[in-house]
Amino acid sequence: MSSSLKDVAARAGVSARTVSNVVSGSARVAADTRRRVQEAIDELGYRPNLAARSLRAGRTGIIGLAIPELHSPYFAELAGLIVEEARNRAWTVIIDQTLGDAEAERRLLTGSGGRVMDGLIISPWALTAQELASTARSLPIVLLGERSPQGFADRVAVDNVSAADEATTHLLMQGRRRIAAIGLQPHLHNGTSDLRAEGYRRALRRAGVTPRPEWERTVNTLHRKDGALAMADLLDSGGEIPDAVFTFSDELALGVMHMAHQKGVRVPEELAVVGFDDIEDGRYGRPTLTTVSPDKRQIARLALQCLADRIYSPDNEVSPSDLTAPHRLVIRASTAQRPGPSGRQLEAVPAT
Amino acid sequence: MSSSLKDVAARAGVSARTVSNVVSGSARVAADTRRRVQEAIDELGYRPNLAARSLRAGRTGIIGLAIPELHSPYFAELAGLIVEEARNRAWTVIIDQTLGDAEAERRLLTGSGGRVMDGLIISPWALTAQELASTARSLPIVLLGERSPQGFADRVAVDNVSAADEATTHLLMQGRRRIAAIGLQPHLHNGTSDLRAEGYRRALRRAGVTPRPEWERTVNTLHRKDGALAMADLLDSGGEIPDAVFTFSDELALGVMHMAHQKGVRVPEELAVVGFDDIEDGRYGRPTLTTVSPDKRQIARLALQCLADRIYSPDNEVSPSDLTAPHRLVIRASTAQRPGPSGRQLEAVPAT
DNA sequence: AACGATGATTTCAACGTTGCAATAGCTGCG
DNA sequence: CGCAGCTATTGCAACGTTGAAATCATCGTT
Repeated sequence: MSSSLKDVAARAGVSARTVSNVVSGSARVAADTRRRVQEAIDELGYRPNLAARSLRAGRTGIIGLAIPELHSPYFAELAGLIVEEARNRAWTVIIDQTLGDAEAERRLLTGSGGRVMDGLIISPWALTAQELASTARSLPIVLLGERSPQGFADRVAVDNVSAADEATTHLLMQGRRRIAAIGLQPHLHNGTSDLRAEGYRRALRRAGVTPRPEWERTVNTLHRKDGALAMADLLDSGGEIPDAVFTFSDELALGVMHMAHQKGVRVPEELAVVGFDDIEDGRYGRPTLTTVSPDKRQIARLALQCLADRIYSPDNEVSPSDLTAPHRLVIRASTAQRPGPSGRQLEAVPAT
Repeated sequence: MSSSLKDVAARAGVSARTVSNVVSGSARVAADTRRRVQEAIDELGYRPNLAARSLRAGRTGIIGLAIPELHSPYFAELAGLIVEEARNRAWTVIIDQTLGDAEAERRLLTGSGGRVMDGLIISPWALTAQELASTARSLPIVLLGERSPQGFADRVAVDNVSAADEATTHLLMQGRRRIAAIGLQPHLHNGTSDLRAEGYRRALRRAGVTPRPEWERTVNTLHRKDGALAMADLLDSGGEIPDAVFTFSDELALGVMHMAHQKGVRVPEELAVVGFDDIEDGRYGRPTLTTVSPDKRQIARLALQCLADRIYSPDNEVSPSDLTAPHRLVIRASTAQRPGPSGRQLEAVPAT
């Protein structure tokens, strides 16, 4: 059915090894021979057998990408970029959806997956860094957005504390003082939301504003619906109403804006909103959404670079790197300057 | 580093072949031997090398799934089910996102992917069935939702014409007469939207309602935004305003409902809406969305069954099957009976 | 006791590729 | 002419697994 090196070799009148050299391009081959071999390859439609190659090389050229949710815009976008960058390295990506299920995350490492993947990029929800690292001693792993797992595995993330600080400070500089935070997730093990909450409080304190626990809202997931629910809850609570919200994801922010609209609260006039992730939907929302934009392409690049280092020089003793991808605050309509008393706008102290 | 059959064999004091028999469970092995071997396997943490197995068997145990968009809820949900069903067959799924790019679709078939995958499930946007089938003579392919590709490849889809007919008839039976259709996509090659439009017109004609071309709206993609735009356009066109809309996807429907709300049109009182796909968001929308619900699990099962048949009995001459997955109309709040004059409600003739 | 039948286990080879070492062909220099 | 120093090419072996066939052990039957 499909042809092998031997078939091509026979047709071109050379040895199989020479064909291999032409295909891999590594060794020197005379121009004339190369041409003849190439013709034979084209005529027979030869494609290297990856199984054989893997068997020989001990590598499969396949890496895994485990994300909690395929249908989350942030992860979908990131997955697309990782696939794209992987193609540049001639790697194939197997995408796996864990749905935050500890069992699914564990199975990825212990199951036969471990034999088919050269490495794994995982955004853990249910498992701690420790458990991940110990489960898969032999498999190179890169963690996405996991809280400092000192010494367990490589890690790529944005500086969540600073990013949250900048977002909050931006709101402060617009003259907002009653700033709520929506998106805490104390039940997850990856600690991302803790870091964002920390940055949020830091910015408030520096500006002389005392954080109010009742304005820090916990959510179950980061979806629109949770944002809408949290916002409704804030508005209906009967207490003082915030004039700004920092949400820990764009999806939450879109839910918040939707609910604000429902309840007749105008954004940004009465309520400024900042999101996190810079997803497509936010760019076209109404109003367009101010957000913390992690450099997703850079995240993808760094993660693959880490993986490549581990795979090609399996020096177990190299200490894990902890890489920080850049981010920037993208200011759009949802935090436009409000026309109120302008005297207080400059009081907020910018983040360092 | 990792142990092989030979290592296990040495430890258990048997031949490599016997270990292989224990692992595969195929041949008869004495209970005592099996126990000893199993112990050795556990102690060494042996895992079969898939590359070697593939090389020997000529199969990889990996199938491809090519969908246009990972971030579309319908495809994400379907992908999840396919992965789940594939696990039952001990298959691994590689998910690839084509973004409706002809080049990406073609590369999947001609590139090295063809060597690593045992089969491919693809939902084509850019390529025609002909081109797909001819590009990949040797690779078993199952098409999802492609218009009758008589004799080119296996195909799994719902009966789009009937489904659209039922959805439209449902609206007619609620007394609606001014029914628009949103979601035509004449630029795509898969013909799905043509079939739905056909069912829509068929239902109208049977009820004695003449289809109006100006109420058949073309969209660029099936996203919320396109639905919202199309709806705004309908409302602002200055002509008569529809009292119902049949949209070709739930996402479009959600966009339509959003825009209706914006413009002060009440759903379902002034405008009934039916979607297609039965995605999660629609079940929790406001109001909850009446929709055509394709049996996604059945689609996944059928697609995998087709693939299995082709892979395990590569009898090229077996004619391609054209399977229809069941669907049902799920009636929710977006098409609730309106309190208007009730005399006309029964005029509509139900679909056969 | 010899023999066939059955079951358990082993041996051998092959899948397609590439690292390594060896060989063949050529050029230029002493 | 002979030989070192190249380049281009080849042969061999091995990666880990499994199909096919061979061997060995055991038991029941004649």
